[in-house]
Amino acid sequence: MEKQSAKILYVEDDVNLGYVTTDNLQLHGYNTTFCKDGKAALEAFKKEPFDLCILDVMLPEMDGFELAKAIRERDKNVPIIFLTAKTLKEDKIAGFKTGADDYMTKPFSIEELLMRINVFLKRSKVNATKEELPSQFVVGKCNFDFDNLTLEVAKKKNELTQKEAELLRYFCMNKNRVLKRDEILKSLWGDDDYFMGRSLDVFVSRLRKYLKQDSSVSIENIHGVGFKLNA
Amino acid sequence: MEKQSAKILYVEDDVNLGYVTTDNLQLHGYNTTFCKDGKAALEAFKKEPFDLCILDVMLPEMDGFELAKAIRERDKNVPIIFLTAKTLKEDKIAGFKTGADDYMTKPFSIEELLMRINVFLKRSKVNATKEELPSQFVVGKCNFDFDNLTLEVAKKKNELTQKEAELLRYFCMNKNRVLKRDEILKSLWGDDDYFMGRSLDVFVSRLRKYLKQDSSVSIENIHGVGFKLNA
DNA sequence: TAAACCCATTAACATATCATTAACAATCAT
DNA sequence: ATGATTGTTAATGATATGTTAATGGGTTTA
Repeated sequence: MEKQSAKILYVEDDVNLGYVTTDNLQLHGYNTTFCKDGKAALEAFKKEPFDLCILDVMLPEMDGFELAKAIRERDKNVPIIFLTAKTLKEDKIAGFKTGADDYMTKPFSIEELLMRINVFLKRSKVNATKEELPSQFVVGKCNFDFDNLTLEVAKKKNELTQKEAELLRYFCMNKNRVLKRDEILKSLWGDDDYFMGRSLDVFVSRLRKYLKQDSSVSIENIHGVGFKLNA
Repeated sequence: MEKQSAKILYVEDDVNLGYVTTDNLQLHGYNTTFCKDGKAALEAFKKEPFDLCILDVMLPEMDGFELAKAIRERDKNVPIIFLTAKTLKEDKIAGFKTGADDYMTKPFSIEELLMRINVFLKRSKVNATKEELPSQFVVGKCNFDFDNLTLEVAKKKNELTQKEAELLRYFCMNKNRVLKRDEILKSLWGDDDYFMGRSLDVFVSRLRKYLKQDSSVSIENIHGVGFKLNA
């Protein structure tokens, strides 16, 4: 298996430090994109996926905390490391609360940064379902195209939203198996609280509405446990 | 749907700090095992698995680095966090090289520690759902699938509730052994009073109803003591 | 810049499930 | 016998789920 070099998004408004660090990262084999402000970083993130983000906190346009939140909304798994001069306990806590994975304070040693980068890349590689997930599914008499967000049930084409499609794909990949609520929520919502649970119920309700024309398919509730797609 | 609290191994030779921190961890819902030296910690780790380790570096008997290596040999995934007074860059690098995931320096804030613990538990939980735990039991002519809550008796599929399944699993894991009422109640109900006892009787009655098609299996009452699953 | 739109979330209320509790019968120990 | 324990079924009520509509943030369109 060819080892693709990891893509890192690095945001730092001190350009001197920024260039030095970027050089160092590239020297160590990381494909590094360097941005000088939060807005540019978010644009870069929207364009292409990254394997890891290193963010300064004090940034022009959009601060690092806001940026981290925006990144988390789009990708709940990508590791985020703060790298900042703000050493206060409160700042650290705030940083972690945005969904960050690590918080380093300046001045820092490049070796330590490399070590910490390595920790998270290693851990996310374990998960790496980077292998392309299937896009076409046939369930009962339904045709579901994940990439095109379409679900054909009894000749009728339905357009799904991204989240509806993600949930349906999760069911399709695990049909006829009991899926626990918290597993579903961890996988698709990234966390598990009361309101996310209710949100899941709403989505299940919508999927059932699409599927009700096909009597050979149903999403069954397992009380107190989760759901099962019967097909 | 009871969620199992994460088990943490915490090693610290300063007992005062150790007790305070252990208290704090337990207060936040972590099942914490506290050891005063490296040797004891390794013994504890050999006995039972942990979800996360927090290690001091300077320890009697066996230092934290050695301990980390020994733990890594047995489990290459469990998150390891160093928590130490050694602030030198070289020490940090050495720490990460043992396979550690994080390195915090004293003095530390408990909030930050909790945040960092949370980072790694959340990430390893995603992995955890991937490995399929065996949940299939064969008793007499019955097939019991705990995860899917199904019990097949003489070609007939029964759907169990979560609690029915938990009780049946408990019997299956201890078949042909007398189980005391209070043991069962402690394990599955978490406590033992009169009404829980009656509840247990109701569940035993239901399981017997499912199993009565299979004459090779029976749940026998041991008067005044408890029950035994004969198979 | 505002208006319109999309869509996930939250709220609100309706309904269903299932562990518990109750009630009574059967069995056991002494 | 008779009080305690267990077996069984049904009633109860807390909690989980089903469903539709309101909300509001973010994005696109006018």
